[in-house]
Amino acid sequence: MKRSISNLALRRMTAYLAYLKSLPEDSPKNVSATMIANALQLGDVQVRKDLAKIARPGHTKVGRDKAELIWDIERCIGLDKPVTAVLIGTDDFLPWFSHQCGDRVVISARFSADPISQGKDTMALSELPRFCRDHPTQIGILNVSSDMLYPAADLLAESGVRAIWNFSPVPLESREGVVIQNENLLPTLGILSYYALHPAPARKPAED
Amino acid sequence: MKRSISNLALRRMTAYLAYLKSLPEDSPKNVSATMIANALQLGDVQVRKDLAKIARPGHTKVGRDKAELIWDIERCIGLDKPVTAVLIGTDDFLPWFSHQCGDRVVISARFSADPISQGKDTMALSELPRFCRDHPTQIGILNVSSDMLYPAADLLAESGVRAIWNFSPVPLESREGVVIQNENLLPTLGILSYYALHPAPARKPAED
DNA sequence: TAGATTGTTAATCGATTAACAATC
DNA sequence: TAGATTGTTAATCGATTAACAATC
Repeated sequence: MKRSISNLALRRMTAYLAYLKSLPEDSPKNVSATMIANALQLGDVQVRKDLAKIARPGHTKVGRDKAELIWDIERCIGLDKPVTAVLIGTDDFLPWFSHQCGDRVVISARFSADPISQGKDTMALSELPRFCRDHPTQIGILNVSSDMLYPAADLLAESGVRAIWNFSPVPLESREGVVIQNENLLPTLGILSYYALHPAPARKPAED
Repeated sequence: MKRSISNLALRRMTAYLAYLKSLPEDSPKNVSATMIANALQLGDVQVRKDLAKIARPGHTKVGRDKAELIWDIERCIGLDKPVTAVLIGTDDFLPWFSHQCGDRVVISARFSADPISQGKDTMALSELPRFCRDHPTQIGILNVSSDMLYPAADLLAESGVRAIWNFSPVPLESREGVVIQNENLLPTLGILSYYALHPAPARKPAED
């Protein structure tokens, strides 16, 4: 039974990737798990285990080739080329989104259920299935009101999109065969508010 | 030794809160842990344990009074009144942020290191300590470039702000005595990209 | 060689779930 | 009463960490 990768591990992978890419051009050619672990405040064994799962083996006393490791991680999680996406709903998060994701995500079309916002650059929701048939779409990005959330998610699933990134204020519950990530600020606000209210814990209160 | 609440539990608390608030006015006066658990796809024992930690005891065969439970949760995590915050940096995430947080967060001032963007509604970073002395500030919201990240975080800490919400593209590593939450899209993109690439797992691939 | 690194196997830790007793 | 609920104690599960052997 092929061992799969946990979401926690996947999150760390992207952290490794971002760290490796942030290293200057003239930094040493090789990197060790210990170096990565120290930079990211993680355990070295954990980093080693993560890397062993998805990258080619390291070399004793040498570590891994930085460029090769970047390549291995990107290939594994599919970030070696831009991710294709469609957006359903409001684009108010888009400036910040682009600021964060840069050219890793290409939003190839925008859809809306609201006839008023439909126009040259926004299509009617009913056109989604046809569009996805013609254009390979990896991720559906949602930013809709609560009454449109499940209809929009269902339509994405029917159109063959199996990964949903939900920026709507209401979280989307999990559905069979579809991976969902909710970009919901309330839980995080709750954590920060809680610690702002209650005297700070002595030892690291977890950074989640 | 007073048992503290884990971040995972805190996240669930806000989910309970959002769910309870989403119930229609004319819904039953009482709610049970089982009902909440079913609505949020969680285990009923887990919900019961969470609620036992922070809310007044429930009543056998009756559950809890909905309004009282909302009140208890809000009081515990400090969301019974708006959270006060300052913003350092770019406000490109603000439309979406306001859309999500509504009136739960009040951003009382905006600061910038960039003299060009300073003006009527944006103060110089050097004014931050004085501002925080005069205005109680629970959370510092960051959205700055990587070179300004640690200076800004340090300045917040010096100004007595012990909770940081980081919307910058680069994550902030944990610091003694300060709670940090990074609003970083890359890890989530990684998860979605991974599952879009690899055939969907048979059973729920976790929703994080 | 000594030391920095790899990777693996066993132990620990924390969070979730199962089993159960109590009660209105 | 039976059943829906509460809460608690014990078991399970998964992820992290510790200990160790191997190697250049």
